[in-house]
Amino acid sequence: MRFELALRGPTGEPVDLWRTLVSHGFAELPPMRLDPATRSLALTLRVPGAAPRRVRIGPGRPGRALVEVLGPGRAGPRVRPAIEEGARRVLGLDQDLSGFYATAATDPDLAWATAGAGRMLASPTVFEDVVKTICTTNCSWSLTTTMVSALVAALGEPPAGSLDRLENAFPTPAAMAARPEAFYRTVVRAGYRAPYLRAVARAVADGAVDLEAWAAASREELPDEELERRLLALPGVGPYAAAHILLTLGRGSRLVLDSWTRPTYARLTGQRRPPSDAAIERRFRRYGDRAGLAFWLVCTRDWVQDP
DNA sequence: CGTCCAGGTCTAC
DNA sequence: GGTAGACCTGGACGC
Repeated sequence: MRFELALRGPTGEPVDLWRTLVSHGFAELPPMRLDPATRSLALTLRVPGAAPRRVRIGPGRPGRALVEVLGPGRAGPRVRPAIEEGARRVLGLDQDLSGFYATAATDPDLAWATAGAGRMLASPTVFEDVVKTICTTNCSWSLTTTMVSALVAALGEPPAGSLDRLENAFPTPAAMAARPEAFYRTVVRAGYRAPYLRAVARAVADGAVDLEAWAAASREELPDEELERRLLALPGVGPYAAAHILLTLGRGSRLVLDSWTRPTYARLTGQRRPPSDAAIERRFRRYGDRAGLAFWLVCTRDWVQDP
């Protein structure tokens, strides 16, 4: 089964597919896999009442993304809506960036972004983004890959027709909550993060926190400040992690200030002294509740050649 | 071998 | 409310 999605936002804004796929590093973490040659992304989406399916999202006809369901067997009637909803969420197609683009167009450092940048690749679930983000804290990217790969391979659910455990659908909160802390230390290699991962999984599995409802809520129902407060209440989630998760939720108000963005931004500004966090906040304040998005785009501009 | 540090966070002052 | 110190892991690097 295959179908196309219009690469347009709610007000007709253009969406740059490739820049969305490589908007941050998670496209390289299992079960996602990036294929630069075809500028496409493979991922695994769950289908209610059926096995997960492996899916590829890549370029379609001009202005469209092609979504292909891989693997054997015909895709039944349950599949198409689940896949379409998942693909739209992963690409952030329902986010309205028109207000952000209006400001960006007046900023020489960000006018380029109005061509379709600004959507952060999201995981199929908020839970997956939270777990992966915790796995990026205070460690090398290679260790992040180790931890996420182990989770997916050991606890994930295989998609139809795949024997590659790194293609497993990301583990459910229940699957993760069922494992003891020792599993997270010895198998996942999560170290001191082990109790955090288990506690987050447990809270979600128990229904104590409803991460997916946070993604569905509008900014009016659930303002960024309140959402940030709730994220910070999760074990293992601090200012960096909360800002990153907010970005993946299309809530770009908070700046992701970490050991990568700080020196990157300092290099781009070319100042003798690296700018303070407060100075960075000031420079992006004009973007209001998209300040964090603007900062991230400035830092990652050269990840893709400008069109 | 030891030290440092990666897309930090938590606890205890 | 602000700030040390501790914290798993595993590469990179210096000795």
